[in-house]
Amino acid sequence: MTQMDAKELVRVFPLFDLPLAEYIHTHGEQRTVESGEILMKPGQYFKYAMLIVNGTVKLYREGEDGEEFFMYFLEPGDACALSMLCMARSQTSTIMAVATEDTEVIMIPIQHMDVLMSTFTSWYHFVIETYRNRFEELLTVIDQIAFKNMDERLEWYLQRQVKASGKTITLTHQQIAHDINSSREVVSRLLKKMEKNNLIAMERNAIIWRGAE
Amino acid sequence: MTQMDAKELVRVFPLFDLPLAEYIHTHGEQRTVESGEILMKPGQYFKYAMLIVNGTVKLYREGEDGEEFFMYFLEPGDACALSMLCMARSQTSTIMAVATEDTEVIMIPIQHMDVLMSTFTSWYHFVIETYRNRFEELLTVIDQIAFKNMDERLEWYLQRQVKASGKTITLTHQQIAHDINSSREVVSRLLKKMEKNNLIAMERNAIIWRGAE
DNA sequence: ATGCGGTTGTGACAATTATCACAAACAATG
DNA sequence: CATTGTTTGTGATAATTGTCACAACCGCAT
Repeated sequence: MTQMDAKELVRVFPLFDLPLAEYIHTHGEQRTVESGEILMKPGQYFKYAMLIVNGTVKLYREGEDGEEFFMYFLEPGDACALSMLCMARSQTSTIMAVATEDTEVIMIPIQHMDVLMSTFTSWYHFVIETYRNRFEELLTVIDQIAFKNMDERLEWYLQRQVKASGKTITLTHQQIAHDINSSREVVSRLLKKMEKNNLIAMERNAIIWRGAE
Repeated sequence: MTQMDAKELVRVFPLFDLPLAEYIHTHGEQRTVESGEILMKPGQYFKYAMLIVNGTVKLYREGEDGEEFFMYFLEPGDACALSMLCMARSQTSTIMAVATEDTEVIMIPIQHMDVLMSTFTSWYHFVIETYRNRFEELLTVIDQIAFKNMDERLEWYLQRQVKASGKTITLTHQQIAHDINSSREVVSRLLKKMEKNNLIAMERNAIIWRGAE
């Protein structure tokens, strides 16, 4: 995709007004990230706020012993709340962000943050909205791992995949197990059950979601 | 405690400047909440942003079947990020907030939010900082329940109690089990182990933390 | 076709946590 | 001091999840 102009930005980010979009257009750097590429990984300083224009980014939490746990997707119109958080303190992150398809992002260098904040109330609203959404999403994640068993958690995980990338989920059982911090065998068995209940159909390297949503 | 003046407010909320403190002093309503009182419960609309001046507030997440899961404490100088989130949408909350000791709060009615935001950059910084802190805290909560076993989670839970209210933790095993979404017997057994390792001493209705922090 | 690497299926077993049942210890009260 | 309600201790057992071992299967390259 070619560089977006201000009008297109407003279409993707409805909370932006035109002056803000103009500012971001001139000072932000649009970049293409290939599927599989890592946008953010632990131990990295983060010098940009990141806006997703196109594509999908998967966000993981990293455990001390290298475990990973899938938190949520970023989609067009979203911003990486984490990138803003880390920036605020110029901290190293304990988060991994990976593009799951070819993805267009706009990167806004730290030094523009204060200007944006004090100049554009629309930017401020956007940031608040971003935090609010991510916060709520984290709460639902906590609900799941605190209150639910693996079968329900797996189902919820698949639903989110479907919402983000459609009814055909091209992941191996191993990858899924990894994402929900379980083991391949457990996932295989639970998927078998779901297949019996006609919730999904299984193929090699893929799962097809049957049913609503 | 008697109503705080602007200067005292700045002492408790270091990010405030004097004009902001004045504004909050005149438009906010200071209130005393007794230990055990519920500040926020599911299914309630929230008409105020809440600032903690004194005391401690415990925040729980509510599960669908009435389970509860302790998330974090709010302490003097903190604001309830949730109260702001819910307000933004005037949504009903799925959160419980309970005072664990006599607590002083300042309640700022919704209608002042926009004014505060557009008038005081210090308020804006405070809100961002509040979100950032709570966000990070939620991430560590996720780490615990995603990656750790009960023994480690219990230890972490106790450490947080200690940090919030001192080395003597006056809770029953039942209450602790409730907070970490486990069962009383499990907690009792794990506490026994910790006692053997001299990490804690046990009394009726209380646990005394031995060791750093 | 053969072999190889990665994926999936499955049984047996281990570890962790939850549940049940019941006893003992303790505090408060009359 | 006897009773009552709450708290804590503990064994037995169940349920859930994780681990190990190994077979079957699929696609691909040689």
